[in-house]
Amino acid sequence: MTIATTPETIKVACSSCNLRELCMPISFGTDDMKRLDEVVATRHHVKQGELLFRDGEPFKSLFAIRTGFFKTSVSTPEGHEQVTGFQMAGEIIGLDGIVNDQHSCNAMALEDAEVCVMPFANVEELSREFPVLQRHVHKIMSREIVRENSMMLLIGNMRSEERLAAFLLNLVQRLHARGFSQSEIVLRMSREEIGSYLGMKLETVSRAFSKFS
Amino acid sequence: MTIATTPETIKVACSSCNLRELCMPISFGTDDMKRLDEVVATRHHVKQGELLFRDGEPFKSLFAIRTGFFKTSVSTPEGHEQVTGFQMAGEIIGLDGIVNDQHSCNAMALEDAEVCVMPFANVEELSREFPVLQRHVHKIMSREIVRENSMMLLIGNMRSEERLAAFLLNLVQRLHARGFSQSEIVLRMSREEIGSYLGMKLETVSRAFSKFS
DNA sequence: AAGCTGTTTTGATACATATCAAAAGATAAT
DNA sequence: ATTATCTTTTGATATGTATCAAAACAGCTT
Repeated sequence: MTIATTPETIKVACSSCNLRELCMPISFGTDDMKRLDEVVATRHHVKQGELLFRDGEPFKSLFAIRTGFFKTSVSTPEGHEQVTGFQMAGEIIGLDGIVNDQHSCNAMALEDAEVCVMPFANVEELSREFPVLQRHVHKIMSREIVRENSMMLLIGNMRSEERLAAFLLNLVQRLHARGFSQSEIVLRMSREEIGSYLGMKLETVSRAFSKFS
Repeated sequence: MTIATTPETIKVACSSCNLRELCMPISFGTDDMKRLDEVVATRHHVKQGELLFRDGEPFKSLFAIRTGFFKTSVSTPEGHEQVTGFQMAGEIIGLDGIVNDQHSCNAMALEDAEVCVMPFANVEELSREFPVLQRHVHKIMSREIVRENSMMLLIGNMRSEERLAAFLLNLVQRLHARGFSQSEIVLRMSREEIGSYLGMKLETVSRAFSKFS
């Protein structure tokens, strides 16, 4: 038996998603689990180089990354870009949009990607019903706050090589948690994007890489 | 008629707090308002230089600042401090503690201060009951994420004088929203703390100040 | 008021990273 | 294959900020 699907609007189940452990690490009974599937309305494909959302756009949904790799970034009025994060499978993006009902950064796919669209109204409604989901949402937001704290420490206090080392270490850990090799990693982002994330110029990133080998 | 109070454990009402507009800007009916008072269990005094909470401590409550001025900071293993924020009346601190049930930064009073203790269990329980409170909690967390995004932009892309200017501007705006003078502000933090926040050394902060006048 | 202690300012110099420039490598198109 | 385009590496130099040091200043204590 095969199931007919339309790729862009397929209704899929968290309960059978192999990323559940990362994305929604919640222990549910089977009944609860079915209700939980309601957080995800649809799935959405994003091609490499395309924006999932952009700064200023109305905020409607959070997105859970199923496959692919994203960067989020903000810009100065003069056009300088600051990458604020790199996100991979199982991670949630869009939290920045909640406070003003509009996104405050851009999210670009660094490779062909697929995301689960979670209308925030659904998230809030189900959070009221399931304390365990409520708690999970709070933790995801708190985790992002703590991550950004440590980024401030990184950019503000460390020298270029330390920043790159810390960045690579973090990347390896996250990739490893997803079953990728620990010894060899493929970087989806350019030297310039890494530099923007770490507060340094692309040449400095390149030099730091050279020193490591 | 006077009401007897013990300063450290006084039970007080958000509904009659003059900071409500900043801290809990929620429109309620009078019945809801009474229930909402339940988020705040007690008030707590913190003397200048004392820690409200420290890195590693178990997380139980969020704190709403009623009076006084705080700094939050994280540290490297080697002992380098990075100030992650300065907080004033009406602002909420402690959100970092949610993800691991323990605080991940230190919060120090830069002047004698008073905070409203909001046990997080209360916050979550009432959030389930009052969508408007739930929404508010989400916005507070999202606002912190957005603020830290812009701090990354600041530290990663701007030069020292621009950083200080942006910092002072932000401070003036927040103080003005609280009814303080726009033309003259008293800085509660040292050059070193400002420098730590902005990713620069105290001498550089001092030089930037000199250039402004 | 004098002395002590900690903070801020200012100066001289060192150093890390940015900037400018060009070569070397990739990737895609004709 | 060959050319064109973009990214990365490497080099030479410039610059902003850190570092080291000392003086000026402010707040306390006696």
